[in-house]
Amino acid sequence: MIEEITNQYDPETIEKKTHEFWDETDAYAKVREQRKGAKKFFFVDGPPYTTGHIHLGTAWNKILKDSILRYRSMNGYDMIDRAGWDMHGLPIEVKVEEALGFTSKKDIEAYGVENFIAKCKEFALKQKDNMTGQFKNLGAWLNWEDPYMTLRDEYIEAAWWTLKRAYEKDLLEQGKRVVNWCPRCETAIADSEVEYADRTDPSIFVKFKVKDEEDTFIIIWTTTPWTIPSNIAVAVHPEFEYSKVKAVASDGKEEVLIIASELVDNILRKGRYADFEVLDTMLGEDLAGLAYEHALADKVPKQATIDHNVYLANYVTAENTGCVHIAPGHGMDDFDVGVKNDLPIFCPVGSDGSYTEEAGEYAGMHIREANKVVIEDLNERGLLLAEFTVDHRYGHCWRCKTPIIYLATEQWFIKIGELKEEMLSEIEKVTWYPEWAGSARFKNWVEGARDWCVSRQRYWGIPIPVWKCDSCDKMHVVGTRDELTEVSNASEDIELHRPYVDAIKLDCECGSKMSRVEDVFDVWFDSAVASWATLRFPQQQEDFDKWWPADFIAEGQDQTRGWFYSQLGASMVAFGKAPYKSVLMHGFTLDEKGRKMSKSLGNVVAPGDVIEKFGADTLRSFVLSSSAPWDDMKFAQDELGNINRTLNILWNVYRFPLPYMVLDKFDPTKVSLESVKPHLREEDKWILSRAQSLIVDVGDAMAKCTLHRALRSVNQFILEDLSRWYIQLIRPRTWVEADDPDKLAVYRVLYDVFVTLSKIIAPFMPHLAEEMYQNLVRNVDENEPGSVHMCDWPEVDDSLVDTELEAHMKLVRSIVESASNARQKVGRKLRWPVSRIVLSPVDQQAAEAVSSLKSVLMDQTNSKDIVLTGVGESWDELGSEANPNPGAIGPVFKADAGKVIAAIKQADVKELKAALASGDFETEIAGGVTVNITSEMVNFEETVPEMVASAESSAGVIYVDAQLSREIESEGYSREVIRRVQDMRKELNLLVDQGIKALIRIDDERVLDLVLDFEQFIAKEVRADVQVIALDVEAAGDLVKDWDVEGISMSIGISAV
RNA sequence: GGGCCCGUAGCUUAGCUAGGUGGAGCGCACGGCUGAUAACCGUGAGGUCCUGAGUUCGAAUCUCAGCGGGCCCA
Repeated sequence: MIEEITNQYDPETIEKKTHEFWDETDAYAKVREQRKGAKKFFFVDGPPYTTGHIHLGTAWNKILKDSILRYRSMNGYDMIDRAGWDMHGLPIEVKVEEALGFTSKKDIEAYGVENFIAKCKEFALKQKDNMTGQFKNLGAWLNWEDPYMTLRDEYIEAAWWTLKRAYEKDLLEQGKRVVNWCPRCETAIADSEVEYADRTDPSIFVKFKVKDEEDTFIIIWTTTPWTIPSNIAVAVHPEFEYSKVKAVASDGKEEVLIIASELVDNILRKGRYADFEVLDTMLGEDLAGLAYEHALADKVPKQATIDHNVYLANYVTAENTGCVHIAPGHGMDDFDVGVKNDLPIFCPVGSDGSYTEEAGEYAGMHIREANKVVIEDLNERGLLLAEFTVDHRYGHCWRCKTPIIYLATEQWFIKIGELKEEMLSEIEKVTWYPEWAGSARFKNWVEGARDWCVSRQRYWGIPIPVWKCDSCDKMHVVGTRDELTEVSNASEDIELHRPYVDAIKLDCECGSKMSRVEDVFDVWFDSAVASWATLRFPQQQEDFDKWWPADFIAEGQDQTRGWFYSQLGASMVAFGKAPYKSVLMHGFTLDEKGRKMSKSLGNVVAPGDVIEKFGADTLRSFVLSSSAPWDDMKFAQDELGNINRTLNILWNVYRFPLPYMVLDKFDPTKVSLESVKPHLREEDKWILSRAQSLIVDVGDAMAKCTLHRALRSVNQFILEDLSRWYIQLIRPRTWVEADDPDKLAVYRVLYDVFVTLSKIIAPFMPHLAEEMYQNLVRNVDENEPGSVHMCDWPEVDDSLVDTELEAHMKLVRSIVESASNARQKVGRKLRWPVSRIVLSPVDQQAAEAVSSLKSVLMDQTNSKDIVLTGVGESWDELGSEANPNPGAIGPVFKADAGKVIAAIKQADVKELKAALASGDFETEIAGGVTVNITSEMVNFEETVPEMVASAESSAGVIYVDAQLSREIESEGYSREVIRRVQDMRKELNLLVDQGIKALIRIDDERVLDLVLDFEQFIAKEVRADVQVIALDVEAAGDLVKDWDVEGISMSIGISAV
């Protein structure tokens, strides 16, 4: 049987109970099991990095996914939804290093790689468990039991297999490239791992001495003085104009400088020259080949052996000096210039950021200390034209925040360049939510993508499965564990991490041994293979053939360059097509001021705190409804309270009829909707229709991934349709005792609406939905599905849809609101009936709405009658007032104007109006003169009768007639009495069917007389078995109170009997 | 500096695709209801629709330029 529920919406209890219920009944597994064999839906979870705690953004992410998956499941999909975990990489290495007090790779080597990666693994697994609990608290249903983890050997095989494909397709390349390098972590890092932040650096202008020309210099600018020892060339733009300038220093010394013409003034001012004269101008292309001397050749012997010249490059901009310092070992553009012109790639900096022996006298010095030394050295040599500092955005290692440097190193690359065209055409085949996420943003990113550097010089990652011969350089790429054991003596149960695989040597054809290259994969390569790794490919082919590619993925906008990209790249390598069919890109979470949430701003909101305060369903409803998924979401605390309130209202609405249903032993299995159909009132049909419309609206929204619209429709339904309207309409019907078919009809309608609603909210507020469903459905019929999440998504019942009725009800609601407005104007509260409400309908539909829903209207406006005028006609009891228009009267009648105005005011309005409608009006003014009044001299205004107020509604103008009569006064005062007694019953906490004795003294004879007309009615309403209402009775009882009712004093005493 | 997105009442937002008198909720003020009651409902005040130009009879909506915020890149 249906049970009564708690007074207050208590999410903590509900959610705890629901989680226990899900656990005990193994609900998740059953839900998935039940759909086995149905139409397939393959979802791939973007693996969060195992940091140990979830934040609002990851919570939003999982809530979106969960809602969509629950909705899919209810719509009959068989799905794969393994949760995923990204568990390798630098962030965890850095954490472990911190815990162990390490500062460099040497510490790790000393500690032992085996020990180190064991710590990393332990850490990652522990954090995964912590986070799983946090995600579960959100009510997120993914396959948490059997997640994919990037650290598992089977996952590693998926990555190996993919790299082997790249090798076979000649898309794998080893080569020297300039990469972002973290000198602390001593590894290359991906473009996507570079975090830009403001930083102050030197800004220096340096003179490079031109060979064979006396006192002539070409001027360059740099913010990285430490790269000057590695300078190989200078680049100029071929089409810019450059000037040779004779510059005079303040001490009179003269020199010749080469600078882009438009920058001459600026540079000479910076160099504090006293005077200058332009000697010559030329195009950049004329400078090509110009030879100069390295500024520090005396300190870096290697430089003395290299030729230094000017080269042309189109990327040079007309900023600073227009001449760009080129160090091919330390810049991407520099490197390109170097390769193009066959320059030496000179890189005398080691992995830890210290100069190597090649740097001559700088050897051993760390580049961070080198800036000031180099500046000093340049200054000593008279080659420093000017020195400043600059505040600019500079790249930092995303984990340890060390400023990155660029180093030319040997790395492994995937040749994205060769795949780009195919990638772009695949993007178009994917469905993007929103559309521009793919067609604009992602496309744009892929168009600019470079070859993908997949190697890292670290420990905790998937080892790159490339073995190279120690002597002949022959290469072997291993694709699976089986292959590894075949080609080597590796044991079957070898763990595929460092250092274990490092120990494996392969035999080379040349008779020598092959060793693994020491690198591990960029972690982005790990997650890139998730869509097939989650299907346990390559260990098994069957699921891959059946399910791949993914039907759907959903991640934040930052993943455009991240997971959307890495997956597409890896998939093109492996299978030549996109690994996903549809992608939802969601926004970022911002604080209430619209700033991003970050630890440094201290504005981070922890999902756990929100759940503690408001519950997971409130958090879910909030993040889903507050903005479109792809817009950034401002996290406003007030709005959370608002959503919580909406859920509380739903709780109250759901709770409202339960005591009556329980009292009446209402059994929905015995009272079908069909059986109550003859007794359905218009409002019952209306709410049933509205519920059907809600199913349609939510379904439409889900089809477009506009979850915010789905939630807003739900909230609207709860607040407007259920709470503010339907419940108000049907309240009196539920109080009827006895077996009333009218009451039974309400029960059945409410029941159906609640059951439907529990299914509609199930994807979004899974706990509350379950709670309602268990009570309403499972308590009644054990044969129904065990969980609301096992139910099918409600189907629209066309026989219940009545759009005309919905439109009519809308108009009626508007009339009721306006009546309320008019009552306020005329000072008549709702408790007091009014004799009638008059509506002048704007159209036929409004008139029909009123006649078909007249009882609803009378009820809600507390009106004895509803009167309709003809469509577009005004009410015939309206008066009219003639207002003279002095502006028109004055110029015509001059001195008599005052008399004319008086005459108009005195005239019979109807007569005046009729006359002016067809022509002029003649009348006599004081003094006996007859005057001619024209229509522009009079404005007519409608007047409403005494005690009538009007208001506009969307159905037309309404008039509330609030004139009192004896009956109305009697009822009004009686209701005042009833309300007070009810209030006192409440105060005594009496049960609703508890009888009482009521003694009521009214200190006004007239009012007493009025109230006595309703004596029986009052006794019935307040369940008074004994009741005395009189002038002289002493109000006594368990509770006695004095009241002031509209200025009349009353004293009421009640007791339970 | 570039690409994409966002900017509407004190706050959160609808309306923008398809141009025609800007709607809600919260908060505030006033009022109502009192068998959902530590709940609920009504009314009111409150808008340079970020700014400026353009297209148009007409622009929150379309175009361009700028400003501010976000993501990404340089």
